[in-house]
Amino acid sequence: MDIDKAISALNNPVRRQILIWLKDRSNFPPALPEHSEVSGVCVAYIQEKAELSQSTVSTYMKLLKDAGLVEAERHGQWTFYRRNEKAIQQFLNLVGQEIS
Amino acid sequence: MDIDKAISALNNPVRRQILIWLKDRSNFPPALPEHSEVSGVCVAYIQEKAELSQSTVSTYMKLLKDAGLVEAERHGQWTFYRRNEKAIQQFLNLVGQEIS
DNA sequence: ACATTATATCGATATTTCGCGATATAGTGA
DNA sequence: TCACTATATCGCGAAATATCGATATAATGT
Repeated sequence: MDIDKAISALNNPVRRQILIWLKDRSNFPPALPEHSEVSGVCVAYIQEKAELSQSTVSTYMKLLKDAGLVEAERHGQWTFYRRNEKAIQQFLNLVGQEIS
Repeated sequence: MDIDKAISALNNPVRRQILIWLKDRSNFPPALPEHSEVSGVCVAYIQEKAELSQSTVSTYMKLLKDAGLVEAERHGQWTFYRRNEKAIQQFLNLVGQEIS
């Protein structure tokens, strides 16, 4: 866990909002039947909520992934992103230890 | 508490380090006798530890203060900065609520 | 009033980040 | 192979941030 990367990734309100949205799958349109067993949300759905360009959202998700805060799973053409709850907790613990 | 300002202020390793140093007054040279009753550390001492220019450190402290994470108290020519423990806790709670 | 000290602010330049459109990559299916 | 879809990456200009030296402000002491 690189605390610098994580804080940078969180230093943007839309990226934080994406993390919040990802807490609840029902914030997004229903998954296609063939993806019903996959956990996570595809980039296009996140883009639709964020109202930013595809390239920007893809870059955002890479930042969050490189910070460890989300995990990515590729299924065919789709990449599904989901929260990495352990890493998120670890981050909060680290920041708390550091600055408390 | 503006969470955006606070995260921005913390999005820099030296500013975080300053917050850590401020936990313990003994990280800095002893206070002058006439300041023995004042809590907080003057800019010059912080600058010495941070090894950055006076203007940079002054700007850093303003960022931390505007984020609410530290408090400033002017005594004569000196400005003494100290951690705002309540605000720091509030920040951690807010971030935790938001992203947990 | 003047010199000195501590801090804050200004102005400049350098670096980083933002967000986009265009393009590349990769998978799907006719 | 060819079109189509989903995502990733590239290259750009704009905006924000970093850091400095110079200067302004304010307090102190002679």
